[in-house]
Amino acid sequence: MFKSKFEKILKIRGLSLTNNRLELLKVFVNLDKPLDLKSIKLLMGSIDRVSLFRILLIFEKTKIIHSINLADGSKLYALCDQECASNEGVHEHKHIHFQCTDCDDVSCLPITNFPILTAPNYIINNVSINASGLCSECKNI
Amino acid sequence: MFKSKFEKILKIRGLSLTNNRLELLKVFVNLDKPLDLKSIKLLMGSIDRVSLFRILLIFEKTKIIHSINLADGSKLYALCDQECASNEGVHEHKHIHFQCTDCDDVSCLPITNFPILTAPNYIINNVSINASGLCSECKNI
DNA sequence: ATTAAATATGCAACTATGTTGCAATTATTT
DNA sequence: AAATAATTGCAACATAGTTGCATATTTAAT
Repeated sequence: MFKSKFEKILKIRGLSLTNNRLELLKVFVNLDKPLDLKSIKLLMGSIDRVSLFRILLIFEKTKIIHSINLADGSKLYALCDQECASNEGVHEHKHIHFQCTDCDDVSCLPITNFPILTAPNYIINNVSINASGLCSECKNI
Repeated sequence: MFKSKFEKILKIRGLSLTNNRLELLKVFVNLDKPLDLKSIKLLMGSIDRVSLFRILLIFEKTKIIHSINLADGSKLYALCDQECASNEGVHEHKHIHFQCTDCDDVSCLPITNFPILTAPNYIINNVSINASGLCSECKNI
């Protein structure tokens, strides 16, 4: 029996195959950019609110997606990359979420040297960085 | 006619003196640490929800306080320091909000060298950093 | 393929944050 | 002290998020 790549993604994580889950997964894979709840709802048609929240939750737990809380208070959901999925325990980012003030799109900054913070008398275990400005497309307009 | 320091803070910004505003201001000044809405409500007694939101809004606009959106999605309100209040236009932070994973308290990291980010093809105008770990008090316990 | 067990779904109801319009109250101005 | 301007509290609404429960769907076992 043939299995689509979507079905595989779910099966690998021990999740049962349901229409809602496949549909939501396709939304994330096909758009491949961070989405807010409103956009997800629009793209998902007539799914029940509660079911949607529950699937988002289980997708987060199984590291299919992760949520991003921007500095302006808005919340986005995005597919995990290899990095996200590989590390155990706490979901830790070594990338920086960037929002373009022109087109509003959120992406991950291609940064190699993640800054290391130190402060006297503090033990810093986790650093979360959000940036904004102009993305590569909008800066040339 | 004598004016308390609280009354002065409001008057300087052209805000009218009302019980609600004075009371909220005292909460912030006396506790002098970032507070979430739940704590503010508890400390404010029986103020109307809507009025509270409106005062928080006008306190933000006049830079008496600023709001902090942590990486975990929670939101805090905190008194502005000189830095916050002095710069024109956009409220920009050159400090880092730090949450202790032990006592949950949020404070500003005493950091002098705020990291400067660069990424090819991006124009980065604003950087917001949240960190967590152990604060100076909890690390010694 | 059918059935039983396990899981997912949708619904009702609830909590919390946040917003808007409006009438009544309180500050400020004259 | 009266008139004007601003603030307050209330009702009502919107969105995000949660819980319990009965129904429907998947999966596992026969």
